[in-house]
Amino acid sequence: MSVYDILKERGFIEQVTHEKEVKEMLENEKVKFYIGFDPTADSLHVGHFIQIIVMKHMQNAGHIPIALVGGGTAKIGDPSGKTDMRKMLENNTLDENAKAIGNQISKYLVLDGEKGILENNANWLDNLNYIDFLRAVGSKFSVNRMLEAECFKSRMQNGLSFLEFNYMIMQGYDFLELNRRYNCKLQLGGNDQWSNIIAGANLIRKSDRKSAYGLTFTLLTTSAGQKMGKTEKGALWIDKDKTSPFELFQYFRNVSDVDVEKVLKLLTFLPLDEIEKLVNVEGNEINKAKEVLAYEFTKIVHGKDEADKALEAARALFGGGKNEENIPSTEFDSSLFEDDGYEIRKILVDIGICSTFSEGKRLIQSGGVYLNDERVKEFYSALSLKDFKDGEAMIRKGKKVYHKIIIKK
RNA sequence: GGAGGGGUUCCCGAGCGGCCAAAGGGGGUGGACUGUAAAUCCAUUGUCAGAGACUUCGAAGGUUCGAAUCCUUCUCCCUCCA
Repeated sequence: MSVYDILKERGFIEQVTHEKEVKEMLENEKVKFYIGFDPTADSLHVGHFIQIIVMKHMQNAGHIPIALVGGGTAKIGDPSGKTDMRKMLENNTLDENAKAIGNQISKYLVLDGEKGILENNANWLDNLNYIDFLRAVGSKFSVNRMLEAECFKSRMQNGLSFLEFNYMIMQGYDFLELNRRYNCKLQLGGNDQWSNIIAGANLIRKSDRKSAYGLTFTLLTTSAGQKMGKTEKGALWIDKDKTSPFELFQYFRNVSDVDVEKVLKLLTFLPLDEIEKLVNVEGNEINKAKEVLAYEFTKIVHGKDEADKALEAARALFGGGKNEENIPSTEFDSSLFEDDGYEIRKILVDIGICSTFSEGKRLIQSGGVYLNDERVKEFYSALSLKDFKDGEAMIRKGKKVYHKIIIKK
């Protein structure tokens, strides 16, 4: 079975420029393809990860991925799917981000220059000569056409700067450049990248009279149509210092029933018949599938050790297990808890469960905070030494968020 | 460059001198119900404080006892004209 069929079967594929040709190409040759990642933050998040999974599928099938970090394009800002112009980032931040993201991607794919390649489009975009560029590339684009593009639609009302208007051209040029440098013939991306991808493929046809193809994948959304991987704190990051493996695990442990099958197919490598078995169950049996999903995905992102720990921690908290070692925790100096103790709403802020005291207070008042499984009644309640057992106390927010308070030895 | 219309709290969107920390919806969070699901219902959603204070309505000034609401300048966006 070809990768194309695998991707199709698992529900990745959304749009293809030339289905027949792409399919044949993937069946008959080693194809160099690329996916771009703009370094708008110092880590990738779950929404990006689906692209990495795709690249792995492709690499496993013997194709050669080019992971393109958009150090150049990020200076422009992709208007796709945005209603407002993005904040402009400083050049040095972008450089650091680009480095961090390059490192992350390298953890998941072989990018040795042979089986896979890591590139940065700043290498060719930064020093473009405006006039030369306009003559060579700008002449190949029709503004009329561009204005029709889906990715600009939402911006026709809210305003689109010329800077951002050029994003499509830059991305198109990337494809041309990669085609020339590496003979890259295929660009993949999320479905929001469709316009940008065809821009590149068309540019290659027009400039060099060569064929190039594009293929887009479904975006990771919930059944409600919202982007998956967003939490109240923001994105779910791949960097474990930004989002702990336990948090990542819990997020997927808690996806809606209707999304489980889709996400298992997209974010894990489990065979389809196995997924089938997990999902075709009655009522709360589906929880097993969710656990598998959470475990498998955490394993892919953070490795087996971290996944095991997260699984154990989750079972300890929700399944009556014993091993509570891996639950998120924070150490405090014992002197804080002497006498009247230390106010719980302040602890909530310290351990990052709330961002302000007011929020902590509200949370307690609405009955959402528990100390050692007992609901905290007063918003000014404090945590004092008598609440600790073996130097530990458990704070819980709502039903699912646990945090251990440990006395520093 | 000219004419007109706008920038409101996480988002959309009312308000157009006091009753406005600002309607309504969305989203978030908590509670009830459950299966660590969905749906539903209730509460909550600026900060700090044992209920009173402090900072918000693009920015800076001004008028007024009092401004998100009026005036001035600046800035950004939209529409039409050039």
